[in-house]
Amino acid sequence: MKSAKNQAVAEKTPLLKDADKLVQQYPCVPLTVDCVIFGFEENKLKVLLIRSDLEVYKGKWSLLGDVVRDNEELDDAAYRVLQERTGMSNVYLKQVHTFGGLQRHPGGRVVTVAYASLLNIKHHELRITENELHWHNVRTVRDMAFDHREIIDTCYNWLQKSIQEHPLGFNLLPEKFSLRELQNLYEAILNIELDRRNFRKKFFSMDFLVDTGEYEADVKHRPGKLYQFDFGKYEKSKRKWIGIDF
Amino acid sequence: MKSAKNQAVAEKTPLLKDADKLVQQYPCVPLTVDCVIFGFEENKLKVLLIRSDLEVYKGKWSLLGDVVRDNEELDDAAYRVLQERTGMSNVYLKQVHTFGGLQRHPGGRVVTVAYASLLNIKHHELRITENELHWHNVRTVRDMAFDHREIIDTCYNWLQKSIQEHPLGFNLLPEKFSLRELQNLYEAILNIELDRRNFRKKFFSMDFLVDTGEYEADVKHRPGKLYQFDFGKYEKSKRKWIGIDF
DNA sequence: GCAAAAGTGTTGTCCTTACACCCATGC
DNA sequence: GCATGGGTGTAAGGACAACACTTTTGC
Repeated sequence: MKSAKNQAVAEKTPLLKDADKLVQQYPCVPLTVDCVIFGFEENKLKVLLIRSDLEVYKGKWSLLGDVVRDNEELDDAAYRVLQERTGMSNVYLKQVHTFGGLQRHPGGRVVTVAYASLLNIKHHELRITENELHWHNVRTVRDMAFDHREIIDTCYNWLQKSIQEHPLGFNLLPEKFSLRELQNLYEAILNIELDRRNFRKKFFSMDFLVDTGEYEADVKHRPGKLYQFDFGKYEKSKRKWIGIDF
Repeated sequence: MKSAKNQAVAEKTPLLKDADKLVQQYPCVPLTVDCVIFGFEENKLKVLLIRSDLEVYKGKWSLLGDVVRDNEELDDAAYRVLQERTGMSNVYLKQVHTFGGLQRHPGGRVVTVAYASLLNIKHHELRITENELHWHNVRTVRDMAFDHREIIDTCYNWLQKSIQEHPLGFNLLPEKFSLRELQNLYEAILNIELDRRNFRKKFFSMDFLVDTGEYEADVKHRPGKLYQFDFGKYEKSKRKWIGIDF
């Protein structure tokens, strides 16, 4: 079988003149994007979900997704879903993985490209009426439609890894935040406890936090200072990380 | 525009009974996989390419790819390409990124899922007649068809990162290798020079290298010891890496 | 003045880096 | 015996982990 194929290819294959015709012969699959929209609230990492509108998944929760349109870039499709669902642009968005399992959609094969996006919950007023759109605890939410639990897990793993290597977490916080909020965020995402003093030392030594001179309000204890992350300074001083470590 | 949509959705939408019909309405795109097959030879990181068989890309180099068939899992499609082109199974293979640019294929929109695979060049006897299949230097190869230069760059970045976190490099080496070969591999992939003594210390302290008792042959200097990587021991002692570092 | 969390420094350990000399083999 | 690369040890510096007390505010 294999040798027959080799023989065929070994003969001088003529070049294909008509790329269009070639592509028209290809099998086609429906393609969607799904956005795993992470948020942070009440010291918990949350994910934004709606009720599935498929009968077979009645009562199950679903990621925000849509078909990729003809003549639409993948990233653009994901940004469109975000815009339509949250009204937000300028959101951190990253392609994470593509899921193509044959049985993942009850209506036949549908391949989906999963994007993770991080947004500040405070900037987004939910319109609850739309399919019960609301925030769920990432680690505990069950009863998911499709393979969406697997997609969330993959994106959550990606997030855990990424916030240790890049300053992504700030996209989940208000523009001005206390160090306690920042630490709560890392503890929630990594699901570990961190030493407060060492955590502060670590972030101050990076030297990307700007003291705003402002303080927390409405807390019933000594208010903490509020900081901003200096993205500009970070971009300029990005260092290449070299360190074999496994 | 948006508010009109919101109104529509706000009304109690009935659940969709027929998932099949829904999916049949979706637009379809041709889907392919492309394999970025890395190898290591003459202390250079190589990538396996063929001549494109499209007239518009006459003389250009192309990744090994193929259409994803109906009823074929994405990973299976990538393994099939590997098997057909190199005769090898049991190869390291990983989905890296999906490319969906509207202009990436001259025959119309084609979305491709890029996989990186690592294989030991010595295990693979090239059949040169097939579209001039052969190895190219990763960093210097030009004249690529489609967006394949970009795909290679993305996979190369992925590889640089991954070999520092996981013991992937061993998939590019013979089963038994000297420490010099291992170091050459890391230097070639990371494009840096490493201190020989510290490199040895690092790997010995990990304690995953097994001394085979054998030595290099056919070298015109003192022969080095040959080692094997203990994948079993590594799997057992995988540690979770926690360390904020950006 | 009491509760609650903010803010701060030191010490020991480990990891990384930089660096120089002897050893085994082929020719 | 000489050229080539294999093999080893040590010391200094930097990062990280562990740990306790004082300060500020609300009540």
